[in-house]
Amino acid sequence: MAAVDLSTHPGHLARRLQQAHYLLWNTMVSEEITSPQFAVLNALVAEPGLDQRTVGERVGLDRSTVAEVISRLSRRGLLDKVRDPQDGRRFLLRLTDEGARTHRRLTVRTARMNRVFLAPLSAEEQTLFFDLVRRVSEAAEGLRDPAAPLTGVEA
Amino acid sequence: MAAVDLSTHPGHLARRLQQAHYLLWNTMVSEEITSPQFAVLNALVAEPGLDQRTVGERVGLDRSTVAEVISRLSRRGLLDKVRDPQDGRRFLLRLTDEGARTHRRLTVRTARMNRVFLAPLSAEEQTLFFDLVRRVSEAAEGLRDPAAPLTGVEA
DNA sequence: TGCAATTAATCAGCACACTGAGTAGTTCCC
DNA sequence: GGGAACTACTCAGTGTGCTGATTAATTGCA
Repeated sequence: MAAVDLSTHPGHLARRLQQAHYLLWNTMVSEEITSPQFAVLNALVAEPGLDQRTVGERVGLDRSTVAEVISRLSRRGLLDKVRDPQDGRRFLLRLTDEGARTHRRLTVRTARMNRVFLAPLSAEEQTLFFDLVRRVSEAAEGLRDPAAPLTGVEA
Repeated sequence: MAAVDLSTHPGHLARRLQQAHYLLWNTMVSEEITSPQFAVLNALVAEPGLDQRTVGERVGLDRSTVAEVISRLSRRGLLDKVRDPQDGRRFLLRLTDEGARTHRRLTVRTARMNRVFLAPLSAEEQTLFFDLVRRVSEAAEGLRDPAAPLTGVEA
């Protein structure tokens, strides 16, 4: 008797939005390469030679997840992992030719998919969509652990 | 040299948004019960006696995922699973008292969390946020497999 | 009646995603 | 130079989320 309307819950909507995107990605972009994998390839096109941790930072994946994604890409020969001679803890990552080719091919398709995904919105609404979603995400990320100057808030 | 700006990719933003939500949920709502688990509890508060498949439909989870979520909730004694005497394929699901109590408790907390999550937006922007996100998700879901009357579109 | 199609649930397999604990390098500072 | 603190990565464990194949029960039709 006290059930809630989940369509007024932004978190629920976020999950549904991501599901919808996953589906469209599979249909229009690739069944082999996932969206997070593409994000990693893209980060390495922008900055070849990054280490795992930094790649994760760039695309928003934690240490464990980024490790798995990278091991898959590496297994498929899309990137190379080399110990940093300067710092033996790090692995330096670099796309192979095949990896760069894959990134180029998918870039075209993702652009097409993004157009379809956002088609229900007008140009102004699309701008607004980005603005609103970005502001909400960034604010929530900012609540992480900012040395918590005001921990008494949650009372 | 042909890297893309992921912050203009709605799918990437959707993932980040969900991550941000996950984080806030863990902090402000519960470390035991996840957001999808709450969605299932909520569906059963609204309609006690649903079967697995229908619950999945209500909250947007596929058959496999809903089975796992339900088995966890059942293991923790939050819901009961009984064979439908009318149709031996189905399991009818019903919250236990403990499940109903948990749902009540979390309802208060999710409301509080939603306020914090959306705090960066004004009231009008919040309305707009829901509207835009919902329209995009629903349009993409509609692209699923609608007997595909115009399959030539993706040329 | 009796078999074919449908349907609810399960299972195996893969991928993302987070936490906490452990390992192996590096840095810093005495 | 040597130990403490820090840092990159790995590993184990849990949970969400999807697909394709299988199993079991029901339905529907010849």
